[in-house]
Amino acid sequence: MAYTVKAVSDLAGVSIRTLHHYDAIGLVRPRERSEAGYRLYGRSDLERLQQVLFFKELGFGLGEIKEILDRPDFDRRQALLDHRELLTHRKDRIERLIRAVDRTLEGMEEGNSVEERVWFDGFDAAQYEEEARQRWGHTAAYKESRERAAGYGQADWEAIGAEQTAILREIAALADRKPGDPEVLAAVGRMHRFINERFYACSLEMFRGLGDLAVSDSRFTETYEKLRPGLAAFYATAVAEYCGRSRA
Amino acid sequence: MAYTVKAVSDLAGVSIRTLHHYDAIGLVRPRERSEAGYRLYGRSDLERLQQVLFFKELGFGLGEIKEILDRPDFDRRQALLDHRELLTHRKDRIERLIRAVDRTLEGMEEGNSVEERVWFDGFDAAQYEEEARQRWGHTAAYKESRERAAGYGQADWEAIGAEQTAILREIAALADRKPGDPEVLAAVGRMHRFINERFYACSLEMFRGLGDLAVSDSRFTETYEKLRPGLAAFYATAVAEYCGRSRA
DNA sequence: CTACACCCTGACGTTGCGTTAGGGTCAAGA
DNA sequence: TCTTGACCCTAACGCAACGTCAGGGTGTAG
Repeated sequence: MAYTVKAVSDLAGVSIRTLHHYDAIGLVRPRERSEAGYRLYGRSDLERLQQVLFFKELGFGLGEIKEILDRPDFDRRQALLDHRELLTHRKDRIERLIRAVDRTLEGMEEGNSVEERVWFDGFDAAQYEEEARQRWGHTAAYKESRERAAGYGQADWEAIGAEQTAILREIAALADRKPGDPEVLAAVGRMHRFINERFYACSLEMFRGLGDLAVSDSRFTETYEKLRPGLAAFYATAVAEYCGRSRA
Repeated sequence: MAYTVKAVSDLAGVSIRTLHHYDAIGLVRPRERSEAGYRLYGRSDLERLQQVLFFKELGFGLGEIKEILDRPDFDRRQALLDHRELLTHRKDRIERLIRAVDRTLEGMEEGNSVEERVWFDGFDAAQYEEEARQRWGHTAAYKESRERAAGYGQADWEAIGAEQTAILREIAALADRKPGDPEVLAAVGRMHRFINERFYACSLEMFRGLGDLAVSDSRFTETYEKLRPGLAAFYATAVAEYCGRSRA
């Protein structure tokens, strides 16, 4: 009727140390101790442990689990709903990462070194500088960006639209700042992270030419209106613009 | 041309403390220090930081990243391939978790308390004890388990088949052990975790009646052959068998 | 000359245990 | 009865990847 740590460990598939830990923090305590001080778990302790493992499996922290189990008035439903959202986010993120890895691997298959392809894949500075010169014609890279963007659904695009608008307004508002202004750096950083998050796990553009960065007019918003359908290409182009201007 | 910690922090979207940390462990070091000891990062440092963030984004640890970046002979392709697999596993796991949460929430919608439904959903002891008595007729629960299992594809089933066979052999081999034998406990634990992993994020059955658990014959394998198509139901039933026998 | 924003180096806190270290306990076998 | 060997205990440091003070210097704009 009473289980030792080893038995519980085998049954539940958790380490003895873990049981010690749960005991120490008061999460799962053995019903009693033997004369020699051995932990003796009863069935209700095992059930509690199982509940703990359930919530842990769902990704809750031990502190939260304690809350959930100790306070019967806790809103479990809301907690689960919140958690579902969190899991969905994680899933989306992982899916993006997988796509990023795939693209990286594809680039390697094509015979280019990781250094040449990974960092610049889809955002190759030289390439986009050319395109900037040509006033963003319907190039291959433009198409590629569109294809990448094509994976998004209606709702995605609405959210992205809102986000980008906010960022662009911010940048436009900084049009008269000096090169290297902290706020400009921060805004460009945000834009870059936005690109990364939405279109690629990572890109190096952010660091290209930013040393001499200046925003001298608000061509961003014009550009934005023109290129709205090809959002990714626009951002890449905008970055190339920055780089080109800073070097000219 | 030289960036202070704040500028880099803004650009890259990482905290200053993080930069300190990367410096301390030698992952990203500033090109130089000012007279006053200020960290001054150059462009190549920023590129390195960006590479670090790329791999970090993919979930690599800082130690691994150091390996990757410092040793040019490192097999990046293999690392990426390995990582792709890891990400896929994570994704699958999260998808299972989401389904588990959904089932839990459904159970709550139906008016049952979390305690009543969550822990026993699909593996209700009382229910399965009944079924065990009826020699596993085509009950609702049986059907429900089949439906759950229906979500698996061909390859899944093959892997599951191999796994279950191994576990069943193990249990069969322990047919003459005494109640509470550690190896029996461990084997039952494995079986339970197998159920959890494949069919539900968690279930409590594992702990039901195990106190007096004994394996007295090898009816598992018979049962196995009979019920192969309804694997989940079989496991649930087998557990109920255990419980029923131990109480009879 | 004084704010005030920015920089530095410790150094402890966090989460969830893993991992020795040093030392009792208990049932079985010689 | 003594000795294995498998278990049990507590204490305490270690790890990842930083967050978060604490205490104190720097640099520049007004």
